[in-house]
Amino acid sequence: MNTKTKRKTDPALAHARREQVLAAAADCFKRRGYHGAGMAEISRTAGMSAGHIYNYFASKEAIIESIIERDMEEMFSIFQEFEDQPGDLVTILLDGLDHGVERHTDINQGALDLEMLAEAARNEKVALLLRESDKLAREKMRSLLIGERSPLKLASMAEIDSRIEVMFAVMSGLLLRKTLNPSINKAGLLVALRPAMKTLLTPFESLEPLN
Amino acid sequence: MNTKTKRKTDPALAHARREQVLAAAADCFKRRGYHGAGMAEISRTAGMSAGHIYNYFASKEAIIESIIERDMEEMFSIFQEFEDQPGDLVTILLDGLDHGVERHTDINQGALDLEMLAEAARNEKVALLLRESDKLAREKMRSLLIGERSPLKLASMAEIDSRIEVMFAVMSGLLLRKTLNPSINKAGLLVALRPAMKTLLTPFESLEPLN
Amino acid sequence: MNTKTKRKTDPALAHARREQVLAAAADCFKRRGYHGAGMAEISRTAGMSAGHIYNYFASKEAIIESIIERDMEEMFSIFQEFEDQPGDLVTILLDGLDHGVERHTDINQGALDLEMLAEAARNEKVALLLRESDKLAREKMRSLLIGERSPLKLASMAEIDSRIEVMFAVMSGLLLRKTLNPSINKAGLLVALRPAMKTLLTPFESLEPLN
Amino acid sequence: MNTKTKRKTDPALAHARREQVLAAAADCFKRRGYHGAGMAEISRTAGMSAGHIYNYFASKEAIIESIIERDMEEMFSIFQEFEDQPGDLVTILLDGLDHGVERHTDINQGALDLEMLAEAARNEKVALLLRESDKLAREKMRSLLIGERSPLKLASMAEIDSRIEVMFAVMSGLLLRKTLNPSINKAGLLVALRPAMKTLLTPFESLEPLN
DNA sequence: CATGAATGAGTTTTCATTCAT
DNA sequence: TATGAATGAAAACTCATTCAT
Repeated sequence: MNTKTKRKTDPALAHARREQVLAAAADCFKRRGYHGAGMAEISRTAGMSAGHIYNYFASKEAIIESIIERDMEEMFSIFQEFEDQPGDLVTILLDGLDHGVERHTDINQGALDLEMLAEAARNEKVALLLRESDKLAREKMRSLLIGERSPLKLASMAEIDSRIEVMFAVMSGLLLRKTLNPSINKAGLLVALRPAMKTLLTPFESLEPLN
Repeated sequence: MNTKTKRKTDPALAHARREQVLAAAADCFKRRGYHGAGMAEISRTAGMSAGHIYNYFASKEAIIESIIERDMEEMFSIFQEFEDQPGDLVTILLDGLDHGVERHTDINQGALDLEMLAEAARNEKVALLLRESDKLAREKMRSLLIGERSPLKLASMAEIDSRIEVMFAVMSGLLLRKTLNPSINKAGLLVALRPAMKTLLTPFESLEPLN
Repeated sequence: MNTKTKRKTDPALAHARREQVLAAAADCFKRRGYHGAGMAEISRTAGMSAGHIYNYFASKEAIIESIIERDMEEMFSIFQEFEDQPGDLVTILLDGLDHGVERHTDINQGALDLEMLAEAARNEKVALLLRESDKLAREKMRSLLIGERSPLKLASMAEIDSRIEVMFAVMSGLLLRKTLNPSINKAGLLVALRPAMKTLLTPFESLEPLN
Repeated sequence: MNTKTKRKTDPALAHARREQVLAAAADCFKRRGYHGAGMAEISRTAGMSAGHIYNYFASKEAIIESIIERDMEEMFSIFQEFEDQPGDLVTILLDGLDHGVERHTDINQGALDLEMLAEAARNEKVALLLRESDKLAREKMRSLLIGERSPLKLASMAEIDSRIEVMFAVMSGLLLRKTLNPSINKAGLLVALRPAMKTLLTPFESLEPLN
């Protein structure tokens, strides 16, 4: 009746298994770190033998690379939402802060991001993937900030890029904050975060006649 | 009788040896990461045998813990300078940004900090030390911001803490920025960083009647 | 009723499948060695799944054993040709050298033979098969050399056996020569090989009054 | 009193340990083959931990390479003896046969040689070493056979090389004979081996007017 | 008959740590 | 104090073999 199932390699099963492994690995990396988590633990978490994982991933390295790629796609869809949303750009971005803070102060996700960043220092492939991802994110952001509806559309490109760097620094810095001060909370953060971001999204001149 | 001072344990020599190991280990951790750097490489860099290191440190873990403690002391002296400096607090802090950016975009130091943070996720002792260090830093900063010469002396404690969190987020976020975008430079960053920090160091109301 | 012959086990198909596997395995063993060739590669080469091979062979070991048995049969037919051929025995055998050299300097076949011999050192079953094969070959040769048309028919059995050992040593030694000196060629070899073989096929006395 | 012993790395100890490992590995390779022998077994045989072996050899491969190099040196000294010995060359070489047969029918050495040859088929480094060794052996032999005291000094180089190939084939073929027919003995072999070698060491013409 | 997903024991290799000297 | 030889418990990865379908 249904699709001629199960003859020859089933790509759906293979895909499901890959996801199973990625989820398990992400989980283990968060808890134990990339080097701390052994293939044995990952396979136990994924509910399959260690040997079998190698039918889906060439190496442990390939697993973390896949995780990064999955994260890149997630980030893309977030920027796409900003682009698609109608209305005042500053408002949209400031409203997006809630979600951004949520994402960046999630202790699990943060631990994983940190692992990937630390790994980048000694694994060139990981570094390249992360930098590529970051580059695309900056470009997305730039295209938003120089767009017609942006209050910064007249600013120089150098200034735009500087603003982006600082905005990205704040957001990614939140990852570390949650590790260094586990008691912070979203609401508290936003009190100062929103004004700071607003500053970064509007022209400076009026505020800084001296600088 | 004579100055044959080196009989039995010489505390000065012991201290020098410890420093030698710490410097070597920091160097190796920066280049190879905590797990990537082996005791063999550290001992080679320190110019002493691997076995001998264990006369000064109980374990590899103890070494990174000592490095963290050393970094804490360094951070302390920086805050002390802010406290001791006369004049307008905002100006002092904004002027300090140059040095802060330098410190946080140094790719070597950044790599080491990242290693320590990632290690914190799986090593409770490291986490505790880092959190202790961060707590002290926040307290130092808080005492600056509620002091007599601060424009924020009337703000609520919750607001002060929120500002501190965000300021710390930006600065520590710079560590990640250098990894993700190796081409950023200090001068470029300051264009947007100074206004953002200024916002975080002065009362919000006047700037944000709408929010 | 009709010729729907393929219900249940078809011995012809089974035999074809076995041959398919043996050919593929021989090919892989030549290229990668017995341990270097995995069941995965063999199954790919044979055009059937790895699991299915186990319907025809109990183990990887059983495969190499079958290959040896097949080689034994091939060797038999060669000796049979010598026996069946009319004319002077020495001439027949010396003329057979061309084919023998061809066979023993074929780099592929040589690699496979070497694999089997090396495997014999650690696998008793393989050793037994090879020795059995060799024993039969020596017997065949002996029956040729003591036959009516042989110039050695009057020699002692010990001498006959010694001659056979040395002749076999030369021929099997060629396997190694091709590995150790890939640039040798058939024509060059025969210059010295034919006289040596002739010595081994004719009475010694006249040549060696001293020994 | 004695040599300033034991300060810093002791090269004598290191050398002894290397020999220990080489002996143990050779032993294991003979019994189990290169792939059959694990580092665990080798280390047990050598009386040291598996990990420690890696202080002396970079890999299991490096061990077999060292064994080959040691064998090369042994072969050299044998040829050197031939060169240094005074008297009739043919007699010297034929007298050397006893020792050669001993060496090539030693079941242990034979197993090891076979392993190395089989490994050469899949390990380029091993193949290169063995070929280099063989090349040097052929050159040594050639220089003997074209020397003043050789009955072959007038033969063409092609013929000399052909004779060498066949002589080497016989001798190396003996390695296989012992594996295929464990009951052969030195004395029996020599009955036919000496005449065959004599043929290969003296001019052909007088013996073979027909060929 | 035929598949290939799945296993798990086995492999080589690394490395923090100990200890006799 | 100082060495580096030595250990052994991991680690990542491979592969012959099994079995549900």
